[in-house]
Amino acid sequence: MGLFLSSYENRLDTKGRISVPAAFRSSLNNENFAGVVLYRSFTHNCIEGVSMSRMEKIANATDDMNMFDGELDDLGAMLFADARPLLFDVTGRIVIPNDLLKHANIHETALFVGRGNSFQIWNPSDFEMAQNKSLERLRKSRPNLKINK
Amino acid sequence: MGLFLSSYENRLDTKGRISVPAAFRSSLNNENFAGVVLYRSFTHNCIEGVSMSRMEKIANATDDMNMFDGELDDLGAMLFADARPLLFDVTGRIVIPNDLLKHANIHETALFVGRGNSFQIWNPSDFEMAQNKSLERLRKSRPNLKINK
DNA sequence: ATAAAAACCATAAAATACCATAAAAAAACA
DNA sequence: TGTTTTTTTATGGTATTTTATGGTTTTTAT
Repeated sequence: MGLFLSSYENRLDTKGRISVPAAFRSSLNNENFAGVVLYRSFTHNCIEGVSMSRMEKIANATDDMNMFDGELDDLGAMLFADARPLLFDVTGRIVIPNDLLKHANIHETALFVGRGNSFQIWNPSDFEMAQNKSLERLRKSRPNLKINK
Repeated sequence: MGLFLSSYENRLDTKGRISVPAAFRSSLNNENFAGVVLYRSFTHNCIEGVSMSRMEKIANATDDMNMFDGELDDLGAMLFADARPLLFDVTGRIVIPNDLLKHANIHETALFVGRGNSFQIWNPSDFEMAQNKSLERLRKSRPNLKINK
């Protein structure tokens, strides 16, 4: 499964259509579902995007765990209930539902932001502000990510 | 995975294309992606280069974690949003995006500098200055690198 | 019948593939 | 070891394809 990398700013047209960046589409396209799954971010005012196969993985991961685990139950309730499967049109566009647009404060343009195994859709200026805050926090905490093992 | 060693100075053409040194290409080529991932260095005015498989490792490291971990969230935000996957053309060239060139102050020529598991791309004269400063600091601090474990 | 959604058609700009060549490096050979 | 031949690499220019975006028509649901 290809990663979602880099950022792309695209326009919404009068009918609410927007192109999903071609670089992201290839990571999303899957034999049984030519599209993307979107849901409202739990932590930011933006939209989260994943492939259908990743949703299936999440479903399996929550499945393996304790059936009576209340936390996971909450997570499932939020995630799956909120998730919207959206098909591409022939040119690779989707129509983002209005409540998602509202949650992310998106109007004329939207920024698709790579996040590795997922991506986000932001109001471009909101994203810039959030990025600056992230950078500030990182400069203070100096995180230590161990990549090998 | 082969290491990135030595330095090579190459020219940019009018369209922004530049050859990735052949010695580096063999370390980058990967079964699903014949290219390189570039992003702006967090600490210097240069460009960082890594293989796609290294990015995948980082993605998996961030993936296992808690969905609500703030620090990892910040790190992912910075890294994946800025990372540019760039495919080689048949002769092993890439087109470096303009914002990256600007960040590294690169114009006609660029210096590819090996860094072991990654490499950097510099404005040649900027690199020389940075090297001199590094050397000065090393002479003062005399750090101790532990190689085994 | 009317509104909403989906399918279809068109196009400029940007990205990428293709072709060609000189310089440099490596290999073969005397 | 020095010389010739072959291969690889870096670099330049042109042609083709892809992408994002806009508009129109057809279908579906109410």
